[in-house]
Amino acid sequence: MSSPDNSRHQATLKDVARACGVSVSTASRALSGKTPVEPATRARVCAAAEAMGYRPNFLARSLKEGNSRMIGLIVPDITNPVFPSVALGAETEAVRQGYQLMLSHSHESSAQEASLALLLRQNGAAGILVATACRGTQSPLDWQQAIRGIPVCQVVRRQTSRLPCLCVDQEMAGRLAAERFLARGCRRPAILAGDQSLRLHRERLHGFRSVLAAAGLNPIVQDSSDPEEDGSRAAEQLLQLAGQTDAVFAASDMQALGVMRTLVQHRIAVPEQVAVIGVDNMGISALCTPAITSIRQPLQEIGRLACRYVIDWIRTGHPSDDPLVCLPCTLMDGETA
Amino acid sequence: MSSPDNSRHQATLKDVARACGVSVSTASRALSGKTPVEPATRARVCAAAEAMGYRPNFLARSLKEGNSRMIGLIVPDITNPVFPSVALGAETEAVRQGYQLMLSHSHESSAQEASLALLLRQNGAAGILVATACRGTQSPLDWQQAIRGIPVCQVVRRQTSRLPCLCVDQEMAGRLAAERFLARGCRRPAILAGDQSLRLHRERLHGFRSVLAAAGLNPIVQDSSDPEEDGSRAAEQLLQLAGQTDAVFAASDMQALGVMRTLVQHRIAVPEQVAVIGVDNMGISALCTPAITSIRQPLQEIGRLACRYVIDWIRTGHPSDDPLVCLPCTLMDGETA
DNA sequence: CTGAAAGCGCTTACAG
DNA sequence: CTGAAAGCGCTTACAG
Repeated sequence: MSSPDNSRHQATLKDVARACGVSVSTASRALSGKTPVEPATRARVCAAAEAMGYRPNFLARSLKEGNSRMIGLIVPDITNPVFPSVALGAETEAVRQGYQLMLSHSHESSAQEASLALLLRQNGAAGILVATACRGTQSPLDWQQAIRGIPVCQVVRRQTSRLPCLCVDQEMAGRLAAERFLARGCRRPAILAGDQSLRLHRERLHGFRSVLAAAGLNPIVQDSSDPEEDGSRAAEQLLQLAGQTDAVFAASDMQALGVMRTLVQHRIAVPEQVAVIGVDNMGISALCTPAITSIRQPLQEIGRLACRYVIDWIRTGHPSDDPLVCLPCTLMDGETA
Repeated sequence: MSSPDNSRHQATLKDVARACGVSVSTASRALSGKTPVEPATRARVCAAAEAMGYRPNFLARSLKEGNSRMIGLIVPDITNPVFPSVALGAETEAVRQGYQLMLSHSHESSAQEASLALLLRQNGAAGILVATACRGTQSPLDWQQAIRGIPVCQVVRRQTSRLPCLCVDQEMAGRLAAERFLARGCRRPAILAGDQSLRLHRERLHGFRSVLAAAGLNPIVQDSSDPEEDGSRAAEQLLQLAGQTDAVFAASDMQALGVMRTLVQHRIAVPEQVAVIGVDNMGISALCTPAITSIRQPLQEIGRLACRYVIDWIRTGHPSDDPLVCLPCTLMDGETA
């Protein structure tokens, strides 16, 4: 094997063809293998391509074929620990299928989300995964036609039922937490409600509430919608307004940490006096002391499946007949509930 | 303003030109504004483009102009909490400058890193940011020529001094931790050494050691290179092998949490008996109870500056004369040291 | 099995 | 100021 050419110039098909004394068409066919080519010619072309370090230009290929191998992923904020897992799952699946992932941040603004979707489309995205922004009035339905109907799949956050979505069964999350609290004998459970403009938090609350209702209980619902809310303020309010709270279901790991902090400061024993359950986004619940009992969400799996869903859609030209997939979550035992 | 065409078909320059009765060239010039065009014509073209929902095809533009507006970012693992911040900074800067970010995972394998770099190049990346993988024998220098000399900038991890890098001053991190320990009167400080195959951990250790040496002390250096290592095992070993340790500098937030867990289990008072300092990657040190005293790294800034560095390089055709930028870090006060 | 030609959508010298 | 033409790198009917 000869070492590839070192020049700055990227060899093109034309260069390879010329080096072998064949036409560009033949070189293309020899390399793609889609059309029969004289074996000897073929070997010659492949050897030359290798030697020259030839790499097909995907931009040109996409332009010609009218489809690219890029998937766009729009997240509100990759530092929100929910989304790295989704991105990892999506990117790994994309590469496995020969695609690339383009990452964009909406910064929780639906207006930016819309313009990013258009930008992704212009940059050749063949499909888009979106975790919708929670601020603003636009919906993916508003920009769907502007991106000329390329496949769109929602992930984690289900903003509209008119587009497919891969998400966590959040009612189940609420139920698991409530059931654990009931099993512990808690009688005054509270929930930090998160951002109720997001369906996932409404569903979680609904699941939580339904299990408690069946036991004749009504949860204390504490606002925790401020994105800066780390749970400590909410916990303070819970303690003031309803001193008898004996269980708190926090909306995230961050909020669970804040709740713990407040409880420790007030010298409230966890879980004896107040049990705590979080939703593990950072994979740290198990590392804390005490380890936080937590709902585990299959976020990487969501990214993987959503990416696969969109790629299948691209390939077949139509979406699968199962536009809504809710994956189950699990309760991870810890020391706080 | 008329509402854009709703059809699946994406309007091209040809469509716009035809609608206005001008040539494609004129339409192109009217829209780009680079060449003078009869004002009336120009207005007509712009209006038609707007009405038809025309969006230039960036793939075609890139192919023609020989340069794209895409930056590749290769990270070992986006769920490693160091990298979301870097990705956010890079992506935000990229979009601000009209670029898009392509995200790839090397899974800490330098071989995958190399093939991803080639893939990014094929997909049209005009520049690459890379946080190099810690496993394997390849270096960016090995694939730099295969990607035909498009700009490459290292971020966070400096694998080679022959490519530019934006990283944290890790010696400073080590010094800050050591100085704090000395100020507290610690006499037997230990450090969890992290993965010493990464230069950043060697530099951090060096800074830590140098300050202590000046005070006539020699740190206990505890291996913590296992990526699964959460710090608890390392802390156990420290307690067994060197019971007199009175301070631990952990290699990450995760390891700091593990150290805390072990110390709590052994009923060792923090910081009275053992002081602990972490390196904040997850933004959670402040939320823990007790709040962990931590080194804060300007990761988002690194992403932002690295992206700007590469874009400047793309635009000017040559790298800036300052190929190594080490940003200072800061000590965030907490309750553990 | 192979080559010349057309064309994906765009930009830009070149000639009016 | 405007248009016809060439060309970025590729693929694929079309005609041998």
